[in-house]
Amino acid sequence: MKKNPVTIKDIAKSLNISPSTVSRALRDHPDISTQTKKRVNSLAEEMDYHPDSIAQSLKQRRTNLIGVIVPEIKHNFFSAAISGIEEIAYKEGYAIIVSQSNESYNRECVNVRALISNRVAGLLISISQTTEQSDHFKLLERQEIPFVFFDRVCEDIEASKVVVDDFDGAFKAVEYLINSGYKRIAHIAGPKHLSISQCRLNGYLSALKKHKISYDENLVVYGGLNEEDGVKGFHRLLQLDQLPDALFAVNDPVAIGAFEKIKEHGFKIPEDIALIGFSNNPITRLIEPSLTTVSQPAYEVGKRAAELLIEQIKSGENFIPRKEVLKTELIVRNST
Amino acid sequence: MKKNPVTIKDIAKSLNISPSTVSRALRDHPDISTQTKKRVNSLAEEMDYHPDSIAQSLKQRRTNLIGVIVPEIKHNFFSAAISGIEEIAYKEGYAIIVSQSNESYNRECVNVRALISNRVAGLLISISQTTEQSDHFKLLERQEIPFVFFDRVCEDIEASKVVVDDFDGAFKAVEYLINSGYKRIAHIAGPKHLSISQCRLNGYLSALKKHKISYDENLVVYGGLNEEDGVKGFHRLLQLDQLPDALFAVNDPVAIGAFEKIKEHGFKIPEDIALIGFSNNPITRLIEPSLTTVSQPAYEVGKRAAELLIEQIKSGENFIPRKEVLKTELIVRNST
DNA sequence: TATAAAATTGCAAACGTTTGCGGTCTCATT
DNA sequence: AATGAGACCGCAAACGTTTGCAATTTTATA
Repeated sequence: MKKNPVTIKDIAKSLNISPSTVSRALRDHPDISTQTKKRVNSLAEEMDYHPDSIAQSLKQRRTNLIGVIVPEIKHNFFSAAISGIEEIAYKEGYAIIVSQSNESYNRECVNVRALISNRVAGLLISISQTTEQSDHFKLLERQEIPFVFFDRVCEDIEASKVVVDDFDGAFKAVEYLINSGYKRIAHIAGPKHLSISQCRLNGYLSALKKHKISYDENLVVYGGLNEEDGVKGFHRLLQLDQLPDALFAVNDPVAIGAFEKIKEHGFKIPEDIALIGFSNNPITRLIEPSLTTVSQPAYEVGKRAAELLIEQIKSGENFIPRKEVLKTELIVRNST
Repeated sequence: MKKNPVTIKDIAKSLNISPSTVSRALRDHPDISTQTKKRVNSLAEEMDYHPDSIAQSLKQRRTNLIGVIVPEIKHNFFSAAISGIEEIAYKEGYAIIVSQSNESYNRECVNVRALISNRVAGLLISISQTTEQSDHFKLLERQEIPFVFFDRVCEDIEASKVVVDDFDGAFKAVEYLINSGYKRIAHIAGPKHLSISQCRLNGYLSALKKHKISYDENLVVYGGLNEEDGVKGFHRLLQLDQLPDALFAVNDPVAIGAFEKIKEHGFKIPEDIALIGFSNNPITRLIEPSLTTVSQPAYEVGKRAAELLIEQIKSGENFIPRKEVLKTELIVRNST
């Protein structure tokens, strides 16, 4: 027979005092004598008492839970970000509920609802590739639940956002290619409606413009954010009469997908075609040739987003959403 | 002023019926007329009602939360496992609370307590490198909270466990090296008290024994589970009069640490020294030469552990702990 | 038409806490 | 001896649900 967890009442009964006194003793309330406090605390220890957060949450109408929604946990960027989030949350006394959308809009909605039901104190969200509406976030606004977007943000919602400087990162990457003498620079872009894709594409375009290289629309192909999209993207570029001499991929997985196909086709990197990615996944340092990429401080993004959220939770209604842009850095390696 | 979430009472008042009726209507109780059900449900929708899991949990004395404790989320193996856990949990209507021990025994204890306080329905645990006691797990036993270990298990606690066949994986790896003609096979082992380290070491020893290769204790060095430990381990082996001709590392990060140092010192892989890892991290496929390793189905481990836990949660007290051993597979690549 | 049975709803208690308010007791001060 | 001030503690209500039971209404049967 399942034994019920020991409660404040059990302690009270054992000690012949009232639950209120026990409660106060445990929370070190000045009204309670040190005598009683000692007795209560030692008995609590002895009886394996653990305060029931559920009951506390109900009473105080707030939980110590922070909800996190990411597309896929196993992606390097997100697991590092979650790591950062957990770190801050732990320090501030929160626990995190993690859920993944699997890049599905529907599941994202379901997750938002589930987290609302769990009465999370706030949410940290990185939206899925297929999310083009924002009704579920409007819901959060109506319920006045604080939330912060990170990395993959939703532009038409007014909320705090933590991103990296995608535009600048892309710009620096492409400019570096230009300065290195590459002329025909292709770009495998991400989903059109995702802001990170747009920013990186714009960075690419701006760099070309600044250096007076005319934009050739055939050199930009669109796809998703995974390795297979890099494969597909490169195949599309292969159809061209003339191969590009450099390739800027929207992120590292895509770059690596292209990387493998490039080598399979017998092209040399960077002699035949230079390659540059985005994120600085650990893997990019180790492949041969090592991949030039743009570092994106995933762990920091998570930490910063969590800090911002907690600040907002604490400050209540009068909080003005902020957008924070973390620096990116070009990591030059041997693929360029 | 923060608006309170709408409750069953609010709906009841609006409709001039009792909270009980609303509750029953929402849960589709047969006692309630379809008429009323319709009215309740549409108003609930309209008012953005979301059931309060906190209150439900308190009343029913059980939550829909599963606690997860891992050493570090950002490690590939664990993020993949968490991904699997979340997948099953989602399907079964549970949410997961993720916390990391950062390889610290103390923090692991704190996390266990926090999760007990959050009244999780069960826990999934992979212990830290520094955990050599088990008092905090005894606590779980006393409270009769179901929990399952995965990957890094605690042998002296009777609980379900999901692991991969570390012994067999190591055995196959080393036997493969032997059959390939390598004679002096070194092993960079993990922390001595971790079962995965022991199993892999035993696999190594057994393979040597079977093939009548005498065990040279100088060829086994101990360390942690990270890249830096691979670096250190290889440096220790460098001190030997004669270098080993093959190296079996306790896991991929360690292998990769060694990998880099081996190349830095100008040795060729596999000509001068063969190298073999453990886990089949995505990265191992892409480095040059690609790394022979033992695949370890992280995602499956997570799924299976979650399934086992949920089964135990459902079955109540009369559940006999099981140990499940998932198959490993030798992935032969170019480093051997 | 009376009565039983079935359908529908409401009352109230409970889950484990927290907390405002009031009560009792002990002492020191007039 | 009367008063007041602290010190310490308990009562009871509340948080949002669920649920056994009783109460009420409707419908079917005799």
